[in-house]
Amino acid sequence: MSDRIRTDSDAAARGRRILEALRLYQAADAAMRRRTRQAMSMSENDVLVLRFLVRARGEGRTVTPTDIARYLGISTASTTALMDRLEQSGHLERTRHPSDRRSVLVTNTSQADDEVRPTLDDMNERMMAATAGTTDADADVIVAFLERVQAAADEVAPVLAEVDR
Amino acid sequence: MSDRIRTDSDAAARGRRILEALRLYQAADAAMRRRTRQAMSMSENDVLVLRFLVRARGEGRTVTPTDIARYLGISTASTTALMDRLEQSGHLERTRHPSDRRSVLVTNTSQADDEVRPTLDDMNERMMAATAGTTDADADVIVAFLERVQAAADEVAPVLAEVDR
DNA sequence: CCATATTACTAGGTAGACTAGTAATCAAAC
DNA sequence: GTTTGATTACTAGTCTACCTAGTAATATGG
Repeated sequence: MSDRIRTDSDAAARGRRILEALRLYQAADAAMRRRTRQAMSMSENDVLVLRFLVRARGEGRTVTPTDIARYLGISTASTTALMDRLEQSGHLERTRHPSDRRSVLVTNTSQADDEVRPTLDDMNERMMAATAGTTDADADVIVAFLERVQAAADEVAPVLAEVDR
Repeated sequence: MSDRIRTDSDAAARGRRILEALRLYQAADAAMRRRTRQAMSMSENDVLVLRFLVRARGEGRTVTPTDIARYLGISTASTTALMDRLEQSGHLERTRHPSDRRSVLVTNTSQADDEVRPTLDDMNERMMAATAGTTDADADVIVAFLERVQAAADEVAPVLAEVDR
């Protein structure tokens, strides 16, 4: 009985310890995004779009305004305005879609690449460094946890999530 | 030599796997926040403030507008407007500070508690459930990773972070 | 006691999201 | 082959939530 209680409270303590670490990481990550955004004097979504474009090109994918709208979870109208801004500032280019004449292909300019890539690479490098030293078993533990906590987030307020966009 | 290369590429693969899981968790978490915010028809910061107030009361801490401004990283002027909104909607109350007559104490109403607590508790419960089944050793691995990746986030663009607010 | 800091606030401006509606184009059904 | 409905990107106008600048009241250190 005393053992049972002890075990439970230990599990709770472990949980709190882990969640606290997760919370701290999240705060640090949010702060990092704020710094980046501020340093480039761009809005959060602008930075996200440039990152999205750089990554998409790297993977050989094409991107349309609708893709961006879906990725950011904003309306296509707002996406038009966002793209206007980024085109104006020379970070982004619109070209005609090869097969669908209603549509447009969006790509980042080399200027955007030059501006975003260093930070992106730096970030990636540091993140990778943070994973260094983990064994396969460790990786399994970490990934399993992240998958569980991801599922948990997905499950929160699922009924209310039925609002369509 | 071949062993060395193999090990390196394995480490890279492990890193990618972990970071991918982290990325997916983050997306899920962002989506959850968006759902919550939308369901309560409040802005991100409004929700964060209510959570902050509920937590602060739970821990016996008092909160002033300046605390909120610092917590959110916004100006005190914006905080005034934010508090006006939340006071108007019956989620928040201002009372005089007992010792500093310039200042104000901010507390959430029981209505806010009723609205926020269920989601908060649900979230917390699911997150705790996600940590269940981890051993002490697992917890060590997870926490160590989170601390490393947090440190990584803190280190990104530290020079540019020197902009003061 | 006086100078400076701090606190919450007001006023006015702006950026970036929204909704509603449009023209062009596509795709599927008849 | 034509029509009908869906999709795409866009424009126009609105709204929300932030910002900066400046203020009155109060606190605090020299």
